[in-house]
Amino acid sequence: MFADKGQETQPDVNRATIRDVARKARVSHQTVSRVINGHNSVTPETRERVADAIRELEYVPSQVARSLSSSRTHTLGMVTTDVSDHFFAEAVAGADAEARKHGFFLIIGSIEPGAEDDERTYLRLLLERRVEGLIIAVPRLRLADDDLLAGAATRLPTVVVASDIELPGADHVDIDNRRGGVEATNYLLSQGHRRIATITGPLDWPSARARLDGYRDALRGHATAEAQVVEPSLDWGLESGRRAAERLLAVAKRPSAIFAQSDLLALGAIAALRAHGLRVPEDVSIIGFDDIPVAEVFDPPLTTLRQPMREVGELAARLVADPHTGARRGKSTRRHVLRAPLVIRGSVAPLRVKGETEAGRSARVVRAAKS
Amino acid sequence: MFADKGQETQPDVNRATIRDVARKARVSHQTVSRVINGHNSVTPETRERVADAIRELEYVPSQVARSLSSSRTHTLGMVTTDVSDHFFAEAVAGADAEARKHGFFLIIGSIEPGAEDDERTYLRLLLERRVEGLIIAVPRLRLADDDLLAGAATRLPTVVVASDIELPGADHVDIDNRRGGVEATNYLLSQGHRRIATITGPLDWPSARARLDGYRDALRGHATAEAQVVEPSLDWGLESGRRAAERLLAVAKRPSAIFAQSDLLALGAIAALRAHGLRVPEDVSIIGFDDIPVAEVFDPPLTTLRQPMREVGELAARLVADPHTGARRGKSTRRHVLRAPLVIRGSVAPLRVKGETEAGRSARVVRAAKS
DNA sequence: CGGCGTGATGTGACCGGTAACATAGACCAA
DNA sequence: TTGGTCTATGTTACCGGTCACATCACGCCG
Repeated sequence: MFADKGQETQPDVNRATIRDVARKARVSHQTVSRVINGHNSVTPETRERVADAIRELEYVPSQVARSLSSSRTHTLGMVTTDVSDHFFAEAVAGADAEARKHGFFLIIGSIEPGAEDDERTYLRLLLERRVEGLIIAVPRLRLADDDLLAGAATRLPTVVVASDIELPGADHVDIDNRRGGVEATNYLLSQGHRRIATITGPLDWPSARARLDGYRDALRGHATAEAQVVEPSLDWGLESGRRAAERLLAVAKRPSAIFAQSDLLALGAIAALRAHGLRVPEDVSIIGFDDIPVAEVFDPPLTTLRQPMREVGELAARLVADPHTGARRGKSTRRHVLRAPLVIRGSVAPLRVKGETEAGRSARVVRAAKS
Repeated sequence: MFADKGQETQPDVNRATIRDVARKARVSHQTVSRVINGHNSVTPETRERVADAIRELEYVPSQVARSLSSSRTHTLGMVTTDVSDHFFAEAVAGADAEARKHGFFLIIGSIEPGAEDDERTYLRLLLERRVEGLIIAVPRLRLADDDLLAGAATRLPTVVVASDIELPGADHVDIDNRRGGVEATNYLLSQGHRRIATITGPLDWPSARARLDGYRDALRGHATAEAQVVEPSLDWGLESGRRAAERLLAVAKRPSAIFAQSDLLALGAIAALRAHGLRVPEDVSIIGFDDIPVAEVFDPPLTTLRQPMREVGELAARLVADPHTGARRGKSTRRHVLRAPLVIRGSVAPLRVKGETEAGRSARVVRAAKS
């Protein structure tokens, strides 16, 4: 169509090949290959001549050709939700760093909420690129009964992150969400709260269900405690938190403490509470989940459970990249569960008993922080 | 060494090839190729037979072989700083989505602050993988005078993001940081502030320098205004903001307003001011830069300039992927500059004149918000 | 009824590396 | 001197696709 069409469809034209280098250095292409790969049985003089030719021709070896002939791509694939979500971005960063340490390159299929691309499309793209391992970090997995994924898991080391799908041959890495839910709720209970609400994440996420289970478990032990579950409509975000808090306030009995299942839900809830003239933590205590960077500088500093997503990503990559300690194809599924430690800051206060003095209250805070 | 060594180093063994499929379907490999690529001149019956064979063998075509023979990889490469930084994560997400729309797969070299991998290593990896276009989103570019990058830019469509390095043949996409600096400062001036400090980002980032230039430009127009520049030691983060504010407070004349060059710097500064018993915005006004998600729910809601990083990423990918509108190799450099619009919230108040009534103050706020 | 265009399919080369094996000196020991 | 071993290098096939071209059957037209 256009004169330069050829340029468009054939980028990187006249890239030198290994044979071009060989001709220039007056050796065989095999000798060039040996120089590139640091083989020992090459004379210093030839090595030098070849190196010169490589430099002059700006030769860059083709990983494509190399992969085809050696059937090694040194590539791991990760299917994940949107990288602009801090949570998954951390996991990606961790996995990437760890993969590089093991000599692998990580390529990512990032699925955006509204996009037409689905998990399956990306999985296929990764398999076509002959990745040597797979990290599946998609919580709401439409892939659950997919034969493509099942087949991949039997051929390649595969790790499933933050999801409870059953995948024979794959390892699992996850946060201990249930325990996190228990600890968050127990902490509120330890501060004297009895009327405790929770704002869950979307319940089609396994993590949201597990945290809810933990919340219920903890409350079950306290006969006097009252549960109240609010489920946000869409996501884990600020707006959902705000709306959930609004719904909570519409109820007659206001809780004295709220367990928000993500920091953003917590922050949104705090904004809504403030809009209604309520103070945090004086009137309502709030605990979050995640420990996002701003949690610490928020006013009040957010008490929360830290999710070590970076470590999750690192562990997943390590399991995939290192077959000795890692996922052995066809072997039984192993579960690796990382704890989300409690980070005590300022958004949870002891339940204020009518008439109690400030002094007594402060003393209790100190005690709690030590526990 | 081990009995299963072969398995380890040769993953994805016995993957069916196009010839296996051909044999099973009793056709030539070429016919299979035609079926895969949706060529028209194939009988429905043969097509069916081939499709069956593909299914039975779980055949997945090798993009590696395809790339080698067609010299097309359908891959774009992006070199960027850490994806766990929200700012760049947004750009990556935008670039990824846009690349996919154009039929490209985006692979990312994400450079972490402390890692031993540098830009050059990643650039080389991308070139070895024969990417068909490059997005360079590394602000502090050690690559500035790199022959590898220069050579790449002449061969491939290349776009430089958020950096001012000169790269013949490459397009540039950036935020209009200088203008942003001017607008932030002008807004503070319009609210009556005259003693205005700025907390800059690291000055080896071009964006930090440009915002500082804008700040100075704006102040130059006001004879009565006083500038005060504080440079944080390390990064754009919370802790730097906190420390910068501390240094600012150590100075005799306290500014009435602060232009923090990132939202995190602003949030850190607010935390420090609070720790000194100062209220925001009553005692000190603060304006940020970025518009990170939490800016809106912060108390006070942060007035800031919104950086459209997603759009930056999209535009960069479009320029690289679409050679008609995009970066034409060897042609002159074009600069695409996106504006960072002012988002007025609650962290900036009009300068409180001694004795002024609350009523008068509110009236001024309304007026300002309309401008 | 012979030639020809067209659709369906097959054949062999090629992309740019690696792997396996071949070969040619050099050195050394018997 | 001869044969064996080692080192440096070359030769050829192959990885799994695509591409260009060949072939063949069939229908149509003059």
